[in-house]
Amino acid sequence: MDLNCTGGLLEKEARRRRIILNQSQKDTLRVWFEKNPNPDLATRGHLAKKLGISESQIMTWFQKHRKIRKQVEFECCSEESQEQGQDKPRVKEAGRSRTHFTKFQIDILIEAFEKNRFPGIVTREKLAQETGIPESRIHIWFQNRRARHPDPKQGTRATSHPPESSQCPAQKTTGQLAPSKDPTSSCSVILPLSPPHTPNGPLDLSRGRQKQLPETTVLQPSQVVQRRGDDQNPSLFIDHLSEVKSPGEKEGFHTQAPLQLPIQKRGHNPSENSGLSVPPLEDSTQVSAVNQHFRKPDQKDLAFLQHWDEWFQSMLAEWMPDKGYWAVKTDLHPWQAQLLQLLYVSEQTDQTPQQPV
DNA sequence: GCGTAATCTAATCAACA
DNA sequence: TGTTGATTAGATTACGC
Repeated sequence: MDLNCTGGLLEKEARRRRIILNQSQKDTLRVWFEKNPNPDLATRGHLAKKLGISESQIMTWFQKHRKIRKQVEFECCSEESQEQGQDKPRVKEAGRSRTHFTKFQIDILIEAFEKNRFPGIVTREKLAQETGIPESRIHIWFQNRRARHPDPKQGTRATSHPPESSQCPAQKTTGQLAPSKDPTSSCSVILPLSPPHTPNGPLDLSRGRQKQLPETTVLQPSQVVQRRGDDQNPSLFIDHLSEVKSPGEKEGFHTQAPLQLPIQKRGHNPSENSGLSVPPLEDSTQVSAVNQHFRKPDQKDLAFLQHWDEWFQSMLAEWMPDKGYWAVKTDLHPWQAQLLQLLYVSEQTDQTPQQPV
């Protein structure tokens, strides 16, 4: 193991703790592998839920087993397979729909990337929590970013940021890529909190809304109650749910999160870019400004959100079975925590008459 | 030490502005 | 058409038994 990537002994960030599949889990995976060695996202999600591991781990398992099968076929049945057309035609199944990140999220990722091109599981999960993007998508984002933005400090990398593994991948030559456009110009939506493999929840707010609401993000059900309908007449976002059902949604499955809330760029005037006049929320102290833009949810809304919460918690349990993702309020990003509090306060207000907080 | 999950690069596909 | 998220193959690392 060579940690002397560029001269210095490198520390490394921890990997994800490896899981040990039990026999039953392996059997299930093998059965599904026999059916289809290239499962689509929905299938992987189904398996993840069934086996209690993450979708990305399911993917890893299938990748490994495709490789193993290929080796076995090469060794044992090479003649046969050559006659029958080598690679069996692979049915292209529906893949994960493209995730769109907000500038806010891209900013955070870029900032993290500049600090460390090889974040470990802890960093990735922290970023996931901060941005609301699933950890697996963050992992992919870093992979793509490394591939397309070669380290200018290559050769002196060790002095800046240690890699997570001892591989020293940055030393491998990657084709010099032309500088891309500012990635922060990406200005659409994220749907972070819906597990990629989750079945449809009570409502599906995926792609349709994304196009209509650039610069928005998605929150956990109870964290989002309302958004402004327009600047003059605030209205419940829930009121608009029916209009965002995507007609092209795939097979009872969606990749986007259920509810969305306008989110402002860090250090930017939100009215400049989104058309949604949301006050800047640089820190938790500004939540009262945000509150002014929401109306109190009524009983119907709360019942709906409760339903959402139940569904969402069950999804989280399978999405990140080993972690109470978002379960602990102290882990929330300030804007998330404040919105959660907003919902809580509304609930209290409905049950017992009380003064504003 | 072995088996294998986790992670990496590189190549490629494809969605979208 | 360029950018960039998603997927794949193949190689490597390192964890758990």
